[in-house]
Amino acid sequence: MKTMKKERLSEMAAKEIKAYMKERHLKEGDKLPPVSELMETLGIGRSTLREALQLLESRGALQVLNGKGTFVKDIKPFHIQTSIEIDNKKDFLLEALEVRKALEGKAVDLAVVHASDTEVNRMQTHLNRYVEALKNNEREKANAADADFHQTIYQATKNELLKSIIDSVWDSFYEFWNEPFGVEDIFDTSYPYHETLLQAIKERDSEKAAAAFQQIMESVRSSIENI
Amino acid sequence: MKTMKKERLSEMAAKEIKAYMKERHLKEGDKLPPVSELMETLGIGRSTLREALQLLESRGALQVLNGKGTFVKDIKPFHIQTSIEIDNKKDFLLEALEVRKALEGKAVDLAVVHASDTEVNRMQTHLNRYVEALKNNEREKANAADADFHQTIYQATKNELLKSIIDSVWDSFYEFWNEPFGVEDIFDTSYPYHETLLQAIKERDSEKAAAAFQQIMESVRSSIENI
DNA sequence: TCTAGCCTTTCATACAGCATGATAGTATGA
DNA sequence: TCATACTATCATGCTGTATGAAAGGCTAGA
Repeated sequence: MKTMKKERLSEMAAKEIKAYMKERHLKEGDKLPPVSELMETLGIGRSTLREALQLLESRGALQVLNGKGTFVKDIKPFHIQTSIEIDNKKDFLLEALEVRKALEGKAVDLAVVHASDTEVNRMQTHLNRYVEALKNNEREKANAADADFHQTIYQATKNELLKSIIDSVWDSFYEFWNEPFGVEDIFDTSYPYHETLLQAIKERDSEKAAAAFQQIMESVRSSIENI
Repeated sequence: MKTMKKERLSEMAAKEIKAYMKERHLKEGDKLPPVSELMETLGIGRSTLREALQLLESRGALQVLNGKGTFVKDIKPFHIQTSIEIDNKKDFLLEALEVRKALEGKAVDLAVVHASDTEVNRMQTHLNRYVEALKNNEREKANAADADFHQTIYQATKNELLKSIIDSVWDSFYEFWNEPFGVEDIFDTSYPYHETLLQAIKERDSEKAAAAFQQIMESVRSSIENI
């Protein structure tokens, strides 16, 4: 005899809901039926259903908003939860920097190999936006463009796990980094290497890319040191 | 006025429970008070409490067993969830391998610099256990010793964030890897490089260490390819 | 003396009903 | 015209009740 059912009802319901989403090809932002309805169609009680929904929410697959409804958020294969407690900001940032070096260095390496032409073009676009914003002294825009630039690189690795981990390390990194530097500094110390990096990716030159990336990280390091 | 409470009650409760665990220095395997009791001490309803517990469970911090109680499982700051079934095991393992190369490569690099004498000795001990187990054809013991060996290296980096990320990547890696190879293969292809790696750490030779580590990863790669 | 069967205790699991609160759209009235 | 009040829709949260799983203890029959 096979192992009998032992799984919790809420987990079964979660799978059911996921199957439902897949079946109806629900995309990000789409709305799920209200709880009362799901309750009936799945034939389970409300608290059980809520547990199932919460399970999916904690995995980042759903987002449930009070008074509005339940919405599809994400269908990524990985979800990373962090609960990092830090006592020393600077130490944490330095630790995180080492991790970023490893992870993003690998990403650059993979991007050199796997980036498609479209992706390279997209990087160029973001980099142009970046330099434009720096020239106009628009800090917010510059940061956004920079993030997009890096995102595109990580996308180009074609490695979902790597990308997910980098994303969450970024999140915790920037949570504790209130960018202590002025635009001019970035323009001088960091921007030129971005340009070199992109060039290297275009030329599929992994050594050049690695060197440029190390320079970027070095400028971040000195920013941290000067906190 | 400050931002009023917007957080969900269940999340607040989850934090409260976590604080409770920390406060009482609960270790892995310890038992939490039963729901009925927690319900009262936290002053919340049962369904809310259940949601809080489930939240912690989905993070891997707790394990709740029907008819027995709620138990502390783990207090890791970094947790990777693989949301659905991975459709292609091999692809996932290859992706994870790239991440491991980046992360653990960095760890080896840091360990060469920061490992204390005690840590180096500990590595040696674990490695001895490892080879012993291999000789006696004891698969289980060999794996445990191997894990301990690597753990000690990551410990020696003195980088908590790096260590916790590596830990969770390991967890998801081994969840999908049912080690398809025999002990003899390991003895030939993988073990010698472990010895070289340790030598390199002892000699504080980062290049040699990096090379040995790459060899180990290479042997893992070919194991994966042959699945 | 041993042990299978039954009870009890301790817990989690699940359901149903009810009250509250958030959000958004719509109607009302000065 | 525009703010205010009403209302529908949905999630949030609490409680009473009952079901079910695990473990330990008790008792009767071999």
